[in-house]
Amino acid sequence: MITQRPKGTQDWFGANMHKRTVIEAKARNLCKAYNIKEIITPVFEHTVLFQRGVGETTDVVQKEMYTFEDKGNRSITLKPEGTAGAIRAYLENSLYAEAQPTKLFYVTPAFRYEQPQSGRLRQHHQFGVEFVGSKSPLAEVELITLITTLIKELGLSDAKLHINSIGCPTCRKAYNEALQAYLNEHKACLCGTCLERMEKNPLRVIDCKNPACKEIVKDAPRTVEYLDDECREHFEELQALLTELNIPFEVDTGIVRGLDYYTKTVFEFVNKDGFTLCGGGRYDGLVKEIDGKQDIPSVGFGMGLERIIYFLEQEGVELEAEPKPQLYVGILGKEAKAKAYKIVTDLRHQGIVVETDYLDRSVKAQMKYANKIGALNTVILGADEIASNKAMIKNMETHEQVEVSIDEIVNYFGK
RNA sequence: GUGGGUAUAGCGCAGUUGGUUAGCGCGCCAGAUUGUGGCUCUGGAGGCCAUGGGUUCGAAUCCCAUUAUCCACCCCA
Repeated sequence: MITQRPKGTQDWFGANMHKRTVIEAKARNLCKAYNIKEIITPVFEHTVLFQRGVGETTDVVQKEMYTFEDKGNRSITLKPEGTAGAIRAYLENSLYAEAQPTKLFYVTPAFRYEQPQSGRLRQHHQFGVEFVGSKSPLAEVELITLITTLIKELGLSDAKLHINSIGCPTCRKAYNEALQAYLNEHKACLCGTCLERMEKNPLRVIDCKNPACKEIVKDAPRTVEYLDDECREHFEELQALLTELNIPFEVDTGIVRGLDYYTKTVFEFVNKDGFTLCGGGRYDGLVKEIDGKQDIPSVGFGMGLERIIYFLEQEGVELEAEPKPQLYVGILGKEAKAKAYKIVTDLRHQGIVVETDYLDRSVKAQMKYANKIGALNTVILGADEIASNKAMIKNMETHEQVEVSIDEIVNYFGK
């Protein structure tokens, strides 16, 4: 038990760790080009931030949060998503006082208590971007472009972009009334959760996967039919921009998303098997919800790293391999040990990736080890080599050996 | 929270209708002219058969429970 990790968690090491490193590197690199700055916020926040931000009626808040009381009797929650914390930090640190808009990205763990399955864990990791301070659909377009590019750079097959608009609180009110009226007529066929949702957050009923509910929902009114002028224009402009930029998309009026802060645009990237790689949307009301004063429009998305890795594996995509050690320095004999190790250190400090022996193994065992770790070259340093300042560097692939003066090993690697 | 599968060596798996010292492949360690890897050969280490009960002369094998894990649903990344 003591050697067993908690349910729904994962240890990162080896090949998997490397994949994550590559994915993160590509994401960071892209953000650099888009002038999006990194932000790291705490892993835990005051519970109320998520209750208010993510929304009391959401599944995430109602049943999936890791909430506990700390020794100072504060209610603390491990972040279930990245947006609320980033916006809290934006406000607390007065980032709105700097040049606007503010574009932030993060790579963060997120915690949700749910049943683990493939591509879903209790602690997962998200790469996300928050674009704060623009109400223009160009902000959506920028995020969508970034995601599309990242997916391509990772070598994943194209994911389909699904977009929808769920309107603002004003149009939502009209919509909710219409939806409730419709649902009331079909109350008898709805599942228990939907009957509950109907009262508190009717929009969520649209998302229900229960076959009976789905049948009802099929003919239910859609948010897009109830958008006010501003929201409709926004949605139309977004579609026009995407079209002009040749970014394929599909309007899917069934996307409503499970977090309460979304307004207007919501979007998902779905792969060919129907799995969501990444999702996000606009949240024009969140800043005000948290701050109480300022009203700052924003858009964001989150992308699950585990999920990306899962899809890479599903599609058999190989990311660039981890670099192999350039040189294995075999050490032979006690007298040579310190001097050889000094040479290893000097080479490392000159930028050569070097591995050596720490187990006093035989030359044969050392060569075997060098082969196993994929070292490109080997050199054995014993008393003779140290004394004569001459050693043989062996290319492990061609088996060729070249005599090199020890002082000049670094030159052998063109440094 | 609901439903299904699985649990035997580090990893991947066999294990006959219950029968004696539980096997195979890979990996690991060592040796095959003692200072040179890969291929081959030889040898070696490593298992309380998930845990706890039960049935039986006898259980990895049958039954029950527990735990873990995987998959699906819900929801999300």
